[in-house]
Amino acid sequence: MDKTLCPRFEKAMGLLSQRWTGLIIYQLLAGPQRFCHIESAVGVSGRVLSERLKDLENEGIVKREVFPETPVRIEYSLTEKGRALEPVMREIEKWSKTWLTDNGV
Amino acid sequence: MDKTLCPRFEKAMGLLSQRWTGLIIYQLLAGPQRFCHIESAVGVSGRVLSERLKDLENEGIVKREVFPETPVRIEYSLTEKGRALEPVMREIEKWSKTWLTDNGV
DNA sequence: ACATTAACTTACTTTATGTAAGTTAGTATA
DNA sequence: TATACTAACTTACATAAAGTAAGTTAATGT
Repeated sequence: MDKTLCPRFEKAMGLLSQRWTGLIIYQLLAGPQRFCHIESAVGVSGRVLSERLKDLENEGIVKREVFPETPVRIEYSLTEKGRALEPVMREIEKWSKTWLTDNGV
Repeated sequence: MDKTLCPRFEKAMGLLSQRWTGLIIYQLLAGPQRFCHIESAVGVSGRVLSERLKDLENEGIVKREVFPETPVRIEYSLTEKGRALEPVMREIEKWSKTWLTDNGV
């Protein structure tokens, strides 16, 4: 192995290329949301969503806020670092609109 | 489940969020390259690289060219559709430079 | 005839993800 | 008092994806 890639780029790509992570961040661009809402909107299983949100919190990309109501309400939102990924998402959006078709293909 | 995501965006993210795919495309932005060069530059195993290149060829993102020399030379390069992903990669690069540190963290 | 080289494949192990049931905490209802 | 309800997780177990290393192929060169 003689890697030539920038380690920061590699790290960034490593984050985004975990399954579901990109869609979760994209979904959170719409604003703070609860666990079960993200789960159904994105179509990810609770097991993996739980794991991903923890990772993203550790990376400082997502913030978790607890509201002690009944039943407890917990909201996830993007930090500044997380919102900074919006241009990435917009470019993916642009590419997909230009190069992918809407039907099953 | 009541998904709210654009199916084309989902498809695009599905492609990019396969492990290694993003790094392979990024690596190919530097120009046409052979199998074993990509393998060592990116650090992906031959088994998975083979699989990914096939997928990307099927998606019309990567082109495979055979040069009947000895031993045979095969070069992989990005198609127009593939090169159109450059802005995505540049935004990820920007984000990683702004928000990630160079050391192990 | 044997060695060499790139580009794969195959067989097998380890890790990640999907699925579905179970847990926790704080009320509300019978 | 006992049971129910709800969101947010966890756990246990099954399936799918990725890592590792050895093997295959085809066209020379020694």
